[in-house]
Amino acid sequence: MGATKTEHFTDKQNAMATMLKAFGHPARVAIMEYLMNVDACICGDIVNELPLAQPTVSQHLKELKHAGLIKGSIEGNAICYCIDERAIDLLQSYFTNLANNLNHKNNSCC
Amino acid sequence: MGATKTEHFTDKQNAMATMLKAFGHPARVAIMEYLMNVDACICGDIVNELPLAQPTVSQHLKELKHAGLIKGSIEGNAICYCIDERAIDLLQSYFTNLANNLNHKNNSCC
DNA sequence: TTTTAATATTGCAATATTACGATAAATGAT
DNA sequence: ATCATTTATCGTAATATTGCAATATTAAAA
Repeated sequence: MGATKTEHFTDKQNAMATMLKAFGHPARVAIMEYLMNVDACICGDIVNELPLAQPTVSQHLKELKHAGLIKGSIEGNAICYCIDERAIDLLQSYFTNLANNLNHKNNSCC
Repeated sequence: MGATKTEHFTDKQNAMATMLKAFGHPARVAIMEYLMNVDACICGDIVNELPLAQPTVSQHLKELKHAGLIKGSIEGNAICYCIDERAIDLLQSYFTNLANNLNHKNNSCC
């Protein structure tokens, strides 16, 4: 016991949870924001921006990539990471839908 | 070692991470979606909807409330939970900004 | 007041995450 | 080939999360 019961939820719910969980760490929020603000996006730069050791940053990048939030391509000696727009679009439309639905019904029960 | 280094990140980044982390679990995604779809929102209903025991659901509700994603009010013998629109608005505008910024620059480096 | 129903808390075992030092792998330069 | 640089992986300790049975709390109902 202690393992998340993913099998009981829909694929969409699990997919959304995976992305949000990956995004739900301050270091990874910072990485995503950094990737949004720069054009060049090499791991070394990110390590210098963050108060974390290189292996830790590498691991965070791995998780972001695994969740589909970023993509990377080999750029000679370095690796170029950048945000995967498709994931951001998914998140944006998810929360836009949520917000719109909440506006339509005035749930004043609380 | 092992504890998240929140002190090295901005308050905004930590706040965003807290909300996203709370949202980043399939059971809690399911709870949020359920709360969006119904008008009445009593804890007992949620327990019946989910494949989890009552204490587990209660704990998830507690986390969602702690992160500011839902709010609850005492309704006699039961407790009425519903989504806190302010949190959804924050999330929506965060990802809308992200998406818009990505569209403006065509980051074709990956 | 006792009973009933609903939600919360406690305690604990299983699992997952976080962080980093040490080390490996890969590429470019000499 | 050797070296320097950059990123990834391994191993491990500390911490956090997950889930549930058992129990406590709370408030309406009888």
